[in-house]
Amino acid sequence: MMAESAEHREAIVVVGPTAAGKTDYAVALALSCGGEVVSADSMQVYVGLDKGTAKPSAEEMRGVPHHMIDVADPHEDYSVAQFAAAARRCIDDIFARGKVPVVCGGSGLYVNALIFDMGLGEDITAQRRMRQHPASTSDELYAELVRRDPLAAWGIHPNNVKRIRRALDRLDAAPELRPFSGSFVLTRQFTPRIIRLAPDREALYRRIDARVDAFIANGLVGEVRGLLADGVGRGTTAMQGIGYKEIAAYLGGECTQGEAVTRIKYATHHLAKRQETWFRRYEGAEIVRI
RNA sequence: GCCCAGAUAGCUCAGUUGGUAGAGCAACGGACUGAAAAUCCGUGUGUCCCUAGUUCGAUUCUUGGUCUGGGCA
Repeated sequence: MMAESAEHREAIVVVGPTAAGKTDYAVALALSCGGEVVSADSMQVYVGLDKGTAKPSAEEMRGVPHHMIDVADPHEDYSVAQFAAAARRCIDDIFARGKVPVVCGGSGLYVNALIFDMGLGEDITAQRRMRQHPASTSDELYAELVRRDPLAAWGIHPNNVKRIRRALDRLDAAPELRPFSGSFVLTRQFTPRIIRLAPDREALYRRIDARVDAFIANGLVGEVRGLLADGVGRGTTAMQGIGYKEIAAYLGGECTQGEAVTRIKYATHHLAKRQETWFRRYEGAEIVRI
């Protein structure tokens, strides 16, 4: 039992903004320490989202086993709870094999769900989440949340209708789950050694722009066309991914390809900024400037 | 060469009946607890083309330039 305490189970956690080079960095680390990569990326989980997510190829993996990639059907919305449950099983298996888990993540919430025990529970909700709150104004929705879960309302801006609805849906689906407070408990599964890649902002944007152009040159438009033809709706989480929603709009005749490409670049800049904001909060992280 | 129009934020533009200016996009900062590549909050960063006038005061009006469009030759 002692052997299972977190102190004896260290996992490396590589975080940073998109296009910073996390994949290469994590693979190199894994090769040097006998590790296996656990992706913490909300879009690489989907089968078929390859070109627009910079999903690592077999060559890029360099023989290192990768987990939590291609584990979800893009027709169905995945969730952080499903991710956390499955990823933790992967991490346990890696430890059982005597290897080191190298978590490699760009999705802040997904990383949080591993390094904190958030009390998410197993599986769940995608199908229970759907209750409608018909014809309510955002003010009415917010008032309802304040009444039913003041603590949750405390942390949600009244304009953030999507979050308000989600909080209400969660109350409807599983009111007994997880009190809001007390969920930032460091995980007992392992001790994280966090490495944060911190690229120069301007250089990062240049790299992002070049990478977006490369996505297009490598056939992103065709990939999106194929997904749409397969019945992956534009409202799905997968099709909300950067590069996917913009190309879908282009294919729908709503803008030119050039406009779509520009929007993808800007959206990716914004994403990188948000990721940096999120990961800057990880105190004690080893910062690698690149 | 002549005639028109324009010149204001990184970009596209609005505006000031004369009191040194504001939108969208970009950029920057932040939040984030079961959709998170989502969603939301906040910040204006400026020789108002130059010049000489009129004026207490000019980005605004007037003179003369420069540049950029468009038209006529």
